[in-house]
Amino acid sequence: MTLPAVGHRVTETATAEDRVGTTRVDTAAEPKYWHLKTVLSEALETEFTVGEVLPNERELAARFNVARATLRQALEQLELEGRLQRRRGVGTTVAPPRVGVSVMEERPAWPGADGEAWQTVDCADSTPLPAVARLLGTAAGERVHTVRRTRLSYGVAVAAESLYVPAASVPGLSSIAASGGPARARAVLRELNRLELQGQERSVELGSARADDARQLDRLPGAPVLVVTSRYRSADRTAAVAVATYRADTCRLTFGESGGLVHQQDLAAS
Amino acid sequence: MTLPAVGHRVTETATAEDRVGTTRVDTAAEPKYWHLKTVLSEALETEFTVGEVLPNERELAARFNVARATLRQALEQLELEGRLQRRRGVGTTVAPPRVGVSVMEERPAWPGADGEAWQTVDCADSTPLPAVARLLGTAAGERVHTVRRTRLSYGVAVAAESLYVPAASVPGLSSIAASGGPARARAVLRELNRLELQGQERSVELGSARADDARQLDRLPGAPVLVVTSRYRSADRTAAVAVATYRADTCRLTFGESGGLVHQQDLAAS
DNA sequence: GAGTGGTCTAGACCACGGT
DNA sequence: CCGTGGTCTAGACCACTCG
Repeated sequence: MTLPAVGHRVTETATAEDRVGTTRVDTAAEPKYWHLKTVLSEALETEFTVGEVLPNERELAARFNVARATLRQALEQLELEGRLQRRRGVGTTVAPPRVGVSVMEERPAWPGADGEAWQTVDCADSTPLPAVARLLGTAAGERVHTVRRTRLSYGVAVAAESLYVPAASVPGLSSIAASGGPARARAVLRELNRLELQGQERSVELGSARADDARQLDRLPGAPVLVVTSRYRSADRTAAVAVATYRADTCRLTFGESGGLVHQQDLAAS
Repeated sequence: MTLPAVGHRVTETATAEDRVGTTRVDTAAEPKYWHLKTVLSEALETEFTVGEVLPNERELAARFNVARATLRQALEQLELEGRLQRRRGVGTTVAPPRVGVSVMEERPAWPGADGEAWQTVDCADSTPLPAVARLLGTAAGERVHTVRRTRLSYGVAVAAESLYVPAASVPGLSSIAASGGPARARAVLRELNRLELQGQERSVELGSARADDARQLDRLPGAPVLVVTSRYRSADRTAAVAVATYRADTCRLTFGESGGLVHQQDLAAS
């Protein structure tokens, strides 16, 4: 089960290829890819450091005597768990531990309140999806202000958000300054912060990145994301709804006092 | 882009196969499986009802003129988004909307407090994983009480949890009643509830089900789960840590006042 | 036993990142 | 340009469920 080093070449200049080992994964009732994942997982902890690049897929597959598709199934799972990072044209690297991002502060607050973490991209009018319109209480097909924002963590984008604000929520908005750009986005947020915030509710679920979100997150379309839906209440109405998609591979969402909680990847153990 | 019905047989007794259509998915810059997913997604909303069983994979693949593996890639994504449910030996069915499960009540509370939703399975001594031990502040290798619980929603298991309680947190526990079963589990929870709860922190991340959790959730090992890690503080120490894995396909985790929030599957739109 | 989804293979070509 | 991961094919066999 452990990873015996390859017999030849055990000098101090052992390459990444050497350290992966060549343990066969036959003779197992469990699927090959599952066993393979376990073996690789242990190798990652023992023999590799964060950021290090693994041998390429064709080579790994040959080394473990499996088809490339089978190997990829194992890599996919490890990537889903945030242990690996794969980039086309570059290679597969060992991922750093997931970053904890706080998604629920002590006190409820309007988006854009403390100008923290989130970076406004732009603002446009759009007809929200029916599900969002239902939450907002607007008529189907009614256009609402839609502010796009990006959340950065240590310089990299970890989340993309669409904030939907019905015109009724921001009556003070000067319709003259309605150029579709970042200026209008700031105006909408400013008006929103004037309102009294009654409360907010959040939910988290698994989803896959839409094409535009994927681009913003530097991922391929369909990449797994954690979808955080927030509903902001004011004057007994829903004043705004935010749908934020967080990169599931790199993010750990924290609630309550954000503290150093367990990393999922440290919980590996079959 | 829409789904033209098959030319032949448009009687009122159209079968499921008919309603899937035969729209070709070539002539596309985007990947076939992505386009396929979109087409199927629309068909699910338009032509199918919850619980209905789809044509089998070989037939769908033939109908869309793609390899079965390609079709499966599309189905996989739809399942990840909670739109489909696949069971070996049975078939692929249209999944009901995700159920909202509350994972953070208004006021912090000890596990087992209101005997709600969670069902105690058993209790044993175990040496928690290093990451958990670090959170607990116990020595590596130290054995702690480990209560296994299951969360039911409408009769089906939606989450499996391991609650780790160091012996120091429950000094009043009579070591005589230390039979490894449910009785001890209840005793541990009872003692825990005697303590003053100072606060709790939670985090959510994506993971894949370990073999035992998968069994408890009626899923295959490796199935996507939302891992909720909770830390309970008392007397300026970490009194307990809970690691709960929720079925990502069927669950929507709610925070704050649990309300009818948006369903991710209603947010589909590329 | 028949039918389903799950696993696996051995190829091929494509899209992208860096050189 | 080359090497990488991403997509796709056309098969095969296995594990499971159910009648």
